[in-house]
Amino acid sequence: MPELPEVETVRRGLAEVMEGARFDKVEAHRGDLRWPLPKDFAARLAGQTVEQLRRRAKYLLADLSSGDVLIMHLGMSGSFHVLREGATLAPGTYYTKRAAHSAHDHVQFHMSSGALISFNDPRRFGMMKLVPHSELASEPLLRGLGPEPLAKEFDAELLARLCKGRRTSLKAALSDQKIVAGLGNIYVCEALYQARLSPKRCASSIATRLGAPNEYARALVVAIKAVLRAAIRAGGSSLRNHRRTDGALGEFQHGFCVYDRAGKPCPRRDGGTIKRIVQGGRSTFFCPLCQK
DNA sequence: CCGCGGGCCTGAGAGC
DNA sequence: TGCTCTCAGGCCCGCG
Repeated sequence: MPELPEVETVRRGLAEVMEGARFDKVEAHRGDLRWPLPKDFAARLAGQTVEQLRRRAKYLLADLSSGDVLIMHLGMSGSFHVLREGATLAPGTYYTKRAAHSAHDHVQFHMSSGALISFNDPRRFGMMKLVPHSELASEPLLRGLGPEPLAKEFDAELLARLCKGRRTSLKAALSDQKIVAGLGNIYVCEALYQARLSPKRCASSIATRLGAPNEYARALVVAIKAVLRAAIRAGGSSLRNHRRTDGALGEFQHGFCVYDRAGKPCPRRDGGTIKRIVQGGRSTFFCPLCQK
């Protein structure tokens, strides 16, 4: 379940070995990811230098010296693993230049930094795509994404405006990448808990509060930023597939207040019990007592 | 334009 | 032990 904090954690790990490095060799063991890789995928990458590795929403964007941008998405089960040259594999063995790929390692980058980067994705909901930089602004995958929640411009006024007139639930609205980019099921649940807002509340209702304009929206913005920052600091949440690029687990799953905690007492010790409901076919976790 | 639900895909875990 | 079933939730697309 890679959401913004997991993707950001991966970005930081990959940037160390990709930025300023060249693709010496690219192997596509399986091209049928969410969408098929282009036929010339490996050839278009080979010899190119990665100038910068950025993140937009849950997408990783590698700016290449050729003028192309490599767009990558982890889908549901994707992860990147980095092996550095000289790294110890098993007792007595070392990674030199060619390490056999393991199950579901669909794409491998051999970088001039000496790193072998493997993209592993059992469910193949992930994707990779090459787009000329000049076409990035009109790229359908990125066009229409909402603001970055950690950007300064993401404030109560903006969130209130984006939710205005929305007849859907607050849970669905925050999960909508067109309203805020990068949140998923886990962090929407956690942020709503921190803001003491019910996931069932109508999205349009956060814009106004009698006598205190945008107070709900303000609390929500504060909560979203705080939860995301804490999760990034913890290296993301490891439930099934998320790993840092060095293979270590994230730690934020230990910090969940509501996610996957149905039946457990509310951490606020208000006597409430965390409840699980289904919204839009997805699980929502919240405390009915303190989230109104 | 908006909101909802189906589909893609595999592994983990539950239940018999 | 081993089979079958359900569920996980990223995103796109089509329908009303």
